[in-house]
Amino acid sequence: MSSENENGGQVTIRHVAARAGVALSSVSRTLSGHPDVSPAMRAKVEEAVKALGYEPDFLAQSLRSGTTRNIGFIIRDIANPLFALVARACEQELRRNGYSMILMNSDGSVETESKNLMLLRRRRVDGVIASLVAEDSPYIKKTILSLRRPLVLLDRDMKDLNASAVITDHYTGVFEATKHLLDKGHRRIAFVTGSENVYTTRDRLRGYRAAFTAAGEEVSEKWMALGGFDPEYALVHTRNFLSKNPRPTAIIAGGIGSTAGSLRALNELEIEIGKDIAFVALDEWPLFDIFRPKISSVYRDAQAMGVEAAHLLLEMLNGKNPSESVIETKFTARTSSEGGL
Amino acid sequence: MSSENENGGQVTIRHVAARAGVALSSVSRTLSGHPDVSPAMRAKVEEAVKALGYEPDFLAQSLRSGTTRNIGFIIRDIANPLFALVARACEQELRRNGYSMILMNSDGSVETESKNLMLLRRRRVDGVIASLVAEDSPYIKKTILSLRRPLVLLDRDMKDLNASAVITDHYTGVFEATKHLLDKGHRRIAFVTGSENVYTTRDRLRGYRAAFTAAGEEVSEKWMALGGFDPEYALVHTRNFLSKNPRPTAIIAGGIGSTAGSLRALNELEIEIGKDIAFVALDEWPLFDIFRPKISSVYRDAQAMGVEAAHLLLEMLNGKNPSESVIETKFTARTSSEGGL
DNA sequence: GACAATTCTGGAATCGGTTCCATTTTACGA
DNA sequence: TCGTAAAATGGAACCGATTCCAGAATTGTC
Repeated sequence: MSSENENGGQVTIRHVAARAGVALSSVSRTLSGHPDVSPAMRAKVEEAVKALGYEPDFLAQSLRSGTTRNIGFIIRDIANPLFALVARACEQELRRNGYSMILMNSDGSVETESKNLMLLRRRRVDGVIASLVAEDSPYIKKTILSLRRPLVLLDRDMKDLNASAVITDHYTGVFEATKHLLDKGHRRIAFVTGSENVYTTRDRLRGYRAAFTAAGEEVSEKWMALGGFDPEYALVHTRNFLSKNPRPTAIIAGGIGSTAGSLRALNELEIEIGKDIAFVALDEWPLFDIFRPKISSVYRDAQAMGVEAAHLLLEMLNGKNPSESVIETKFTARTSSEGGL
Repeated sequence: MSSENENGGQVTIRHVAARAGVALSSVSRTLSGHPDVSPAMRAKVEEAVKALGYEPDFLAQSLRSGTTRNIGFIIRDIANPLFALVARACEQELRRNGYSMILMNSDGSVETESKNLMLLRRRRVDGVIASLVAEDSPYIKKTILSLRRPLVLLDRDMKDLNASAVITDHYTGVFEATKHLLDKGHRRIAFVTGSENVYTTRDRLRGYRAAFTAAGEEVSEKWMALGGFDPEYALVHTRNFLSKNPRPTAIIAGGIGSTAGSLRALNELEIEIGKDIAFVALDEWPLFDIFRPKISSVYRDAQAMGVEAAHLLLEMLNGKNPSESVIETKFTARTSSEGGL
């Protein structure tokens, strides 16, 4: 259990070799399961390992083998409940396969993200899983290319990167949600979410537009606020929409942060959700099904995203080519999308 | 930017030395800011570093220096919103100080936790921050002692471990919350939370009992369910309490998971919170202030916990002795603690 | 101009493993 | 019994850095 000898120093393979009275190369061979090891040797080495409580040093192994069994995981914000679920599932799956996860928050900043990537490269992680802040930063692109390690993107669509990706079929869910509102008679449906420099927004927007088109209605840019996933942005723009006359009869908030900000604005103005206005959230908070008002939402399985990301990365680490995995979305109408008309 | 040469191999200090036409020890000295370096040498080395895009390898530096600048972070579940906030703040603070965080979920299992600790030891992390599953496992205690690295405990009270700790003053908040309910006339106040093998529960229980005593009332074990922080446990036991006759007029749920489970039980049974029953949560979910019913709660600053944990660890890494940092709690009455009588 | 003190620099050892290569030992068939 | 192939083992190089030590170059002083 100890892995440290009585002098406080670390127990190394040399100590084991000395105690067993063999060469250290023999100890290494024995422990790494090399075939050319006699039973006598095995016995001697195992006795010494046990007696000294020897544990091989990951660091030294990594330096020699060139593989750290460390995976970098970069997201905007681990406190985002969706990302937290992704991270948990992903960490479990990686751990199960002998890898550890180095977690880094990018805080929504391209600069921090880029620094983090460079740090991960210096730390020689075997691979990276990332939810990038933006797809259109040439700087990030260059940094990523210099990684030269397997990469899995979360919900991003970037070519020439030789990366795998877990992408979400936002289109279907958002189409259904928008259609649901249009069917009820809503026409002024505000859409508050992050900017179009990420696939997430583009695919959601595609669903939103398609539903209008399918209903034979015009989409108006006027009711779109596509500027950021942070609650503050959604708060400000929801407030702004609600001060218009006529104001929107429904709001779709895209993403966890936007939902928080939008709900806060409605709360401030004491507009009752599901009665004075219809509301749909894209992505779910925990407890959505318990709290009142029950929030209508487009759901996706965050845990599956984490597991898939881990699998795609493990596949690449085993030499396979990059590939994509698609996560479904499902719209569920609850009480929050009632009223408003 | 690249750190790889045209052959795809890593650029090492040897390449730099060769290009600059100097010894590799001189390169090392130059880069590590050793005083005995001539301006001419500095210029040659810096040119070569720039030209080759050299970046020192963390792994090799770690092996040589014996310090990895990696910190292990072990919690039950990163998807717990409280832990997620702690983790985010902690990671930011560590990163700011040049450390990276290796995240591991213990999934509430002592065995997983212990395996994780052993893995962190093998990875030679410089320190560990942990929210242990239980305080009374001699096995964990032994594993921790064998770590021989600075350790910061989150909300745990364990002696003989030579660890720092961020502890929460649950007593005050829970006392206030319980007093609030007693003052309103509640006597059957159910308490659903994790088991007494963690400080968290013991300190909360102390506040709960003290409030009864202060009010001249008897505490009954009958209304306590102290068996686990998982939602499932709280669900089952809340259900059970509510099937009794007479049933509790108020419920205190301790912790994020317990709150989720308890709320789910109330939801199932269609008991209206804040009207049919009074409800108080210990620790907050995000959006507590927005959703209806507005949940009365005992709040603590999770971000501060993360920052404090990082600071305590950094202090120990700088050779200081272990110490403790206390986080306050504050009870806020909202609508959920109305009614029930 | 000579000598001592100081500043720089290069070589080698080291961190803790893995793996190649050469040598010794064993096993087996002729 | 001998020869050869296979199995087993030890020694040394290596992964990519840091640091000690010794020697070279420079500076300063008399």
